[in-house]
Amino acid sequence: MNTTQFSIGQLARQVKCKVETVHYYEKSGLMPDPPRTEGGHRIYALSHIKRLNFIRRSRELGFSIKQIKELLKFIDEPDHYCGEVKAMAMLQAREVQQKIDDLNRLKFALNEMVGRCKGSGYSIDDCPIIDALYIENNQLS
Amino acid sequence: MNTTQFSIGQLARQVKCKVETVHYYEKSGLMPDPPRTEGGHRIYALSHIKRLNFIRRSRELGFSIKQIKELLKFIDEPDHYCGEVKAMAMLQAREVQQKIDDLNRLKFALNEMVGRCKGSGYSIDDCPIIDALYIENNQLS
DNA sequence: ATAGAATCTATAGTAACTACAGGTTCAAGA
DNA sequence: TCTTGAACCTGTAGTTACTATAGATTCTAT
Repeated sequence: MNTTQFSIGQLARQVKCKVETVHYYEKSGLMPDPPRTEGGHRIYALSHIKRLNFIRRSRELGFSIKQIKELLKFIDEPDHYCGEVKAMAMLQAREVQQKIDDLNRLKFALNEMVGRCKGSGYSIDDCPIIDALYIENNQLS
Repeated sequence: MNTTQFSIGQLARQVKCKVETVHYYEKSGLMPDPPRTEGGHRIYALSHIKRLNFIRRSRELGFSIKQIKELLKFIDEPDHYCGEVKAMAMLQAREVQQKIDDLNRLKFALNEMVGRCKGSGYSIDDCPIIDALYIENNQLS
């Protein structure tokens, strides 16, 4: 067994994703058409593991397939600059911060509700959970 | 024009989502079958705006339709025993905390990468964001 | 040589929308 | 009142990023 060559199953196990997901990434153009065995089975190298890992990590960070294509372009056609990548990451970070803020408000509301729970129901107009997520930027009163 | 009644279009505009999304939420059981006009047009009240807003905000926070159904149970069926409501709210709060923790880690990763990036003027070969995602997690044997 | 695990292609299903088609209703202006 | 045209109706199809299944073929270990 050659340690520098991998089947699609070994590749998937390394990166902890499904074989079908690799197929999907190939169809989507994120992963290349790899060399094949006589019988048609895909053969991968270490570079493919790195690339797939990059794709998975980027997905976890909230980048879309389309955005990852952009990022991979930076690698595949390195005629770009670091600043473009930085801008994408900063945008992503701001969105993540927004989500954290929202969740903290929700957490507070849930905890408050637990504290206030005395067995009686809440009406919709008086629900602390609803209120926590209700943005007052609508122009009606 | 009565300010306490809204068409589906007005409702959607208030909450900044599509009319079709409201239809979808109705089919999914998140939004109720509202009263209708003679001709069959839906009529909404302020409580519907609050409810739809809650759904949208929750979706943005990463809750699934199924989870939002659970959250809405707090409002729709307030006749639970105190302990039951408390348990549900606490479970949700724990899940929320988990999400906050996850997002904080993502934020840290993104910010660290952004901080290490020198910005424009540097070629992609020096970009730490690309490097971080490409190399990280690769101590495989 | 052969059993059975892994792989192949292709298609269908999922979640959570979004868009479109073809018809009906509503509201505002003439 | 009558007439447009915007908004609404139902229903179906398309989208994203997978995930699952089917039926056939290939690889590997005994």
